[in-house]
Amino acid sequence: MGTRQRLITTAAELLAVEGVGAVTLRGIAKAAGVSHGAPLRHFSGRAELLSAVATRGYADLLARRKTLPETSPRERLTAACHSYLDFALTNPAMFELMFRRDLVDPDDPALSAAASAVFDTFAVLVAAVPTPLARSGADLRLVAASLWAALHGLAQLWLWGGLAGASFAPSPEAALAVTLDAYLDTPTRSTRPNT
Amino acid sequence: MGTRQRLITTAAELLAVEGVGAVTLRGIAKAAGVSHGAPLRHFSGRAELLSAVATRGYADLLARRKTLPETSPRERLTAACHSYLDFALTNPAMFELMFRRDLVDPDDPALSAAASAVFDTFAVLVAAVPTPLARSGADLRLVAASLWAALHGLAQLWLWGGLAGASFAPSPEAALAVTLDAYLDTPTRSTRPNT
DNA sequence: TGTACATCAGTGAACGCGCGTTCACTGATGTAC
DNA sequence: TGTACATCAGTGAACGCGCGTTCACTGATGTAC
Repeated sequence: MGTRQRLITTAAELLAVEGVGAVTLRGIAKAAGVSHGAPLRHFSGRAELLSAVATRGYADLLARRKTLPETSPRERLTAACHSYLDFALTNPAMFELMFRRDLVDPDDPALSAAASAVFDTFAVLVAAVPTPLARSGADLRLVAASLWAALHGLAQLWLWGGLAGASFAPSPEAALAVTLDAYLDTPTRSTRPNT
Repeated sequence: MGTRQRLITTAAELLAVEGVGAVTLRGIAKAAGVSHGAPLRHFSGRAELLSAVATRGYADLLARRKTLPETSPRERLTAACHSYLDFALTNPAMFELMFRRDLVDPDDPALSAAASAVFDTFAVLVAAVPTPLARSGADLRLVAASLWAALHGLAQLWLWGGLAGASFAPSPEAALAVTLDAYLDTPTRSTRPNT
């Protein structure tokens, strides 16, 4: 594996272990066993390296879409929603980096493309499900954006630690179930009274 | 006004103008017209000062709840949701700071209390509305957490710039309308076909 | 009223740190003839 | 096959920067007697 790829991989590992604050050019170089000037042979600077790392994050997230169950559109969408939340919860630092415009080059074409691909495939999944919103004639892309935002907020707030209050400690899955009920509200509701 | 309060106010202004990256102890001190060591007479360090700033942010957000229309519970909740999104969109840097655990002392009691108060009052507003989820027996605090997350995600993704894709540029209000429809779905739907 | 003292907000020089980046260099590899 | 040269990844010392924090200090204010 070339140094460039190894730097990206090492950065992703360092990110997972030490958090967003640890992914500095020097830190990554050290973790990759290379002098601290070496990364600049492959990246124009920190933003470009971190953009490549974030791009890999979006690619990993997108890859999960390939493993969705080949059942009903509804089940595929539900699985994708769980997958999004699960990705954020198991890769918190990567998830944070992916949405930190100050650490990444927002104009990086590969990064933009990877992020768009994630949203686009999600929109396709949403469009295939006859949700109440869709039946009422709402713009399907708006529904997709709205549901994505709901998932995203769930992940963000959970990682932030804010969903759990005093004497109120829901699991993220419980909150997700309610969110899915709000959007998918169909005959087979999953909500149960006061659980 | 004492120096302590002036530092908090100045920091909030600096935050609004220059962004999260600019609120350093030295930067705040300079903006307040005071030597860069002076803030340490009033705060144990950067985290404590920024916690005080974020606490004020939550207080400002909470203050908006006092101005909700005295009409139906449903209209009050809708107004609160718009208010949350509007707060985030008009105070993006403050909004970011309020959810940046790395910049703030997560154990600051005043900060925690202010954040909890925001959620608690929101939960009360949600509990007063007979949403479909509530009628189906879902835990009301979970519904509140879920709806809050949806709003939060909308604000985050909009500020991030991700809701608008190529050839798809929804307004945040349009996305919020869809979100509210998902949760409040009642006789008076506001969704219109393909607008 | 006056004197001696304590308190404390604010000053400004200094310290140490890690950062991104620069730069002259080394040494291995590839290429032209 | 051999020689001369060009390319370029990687090195390591160095630079300049802004940061949080420390520290001895000044000077104003309040307090005890």
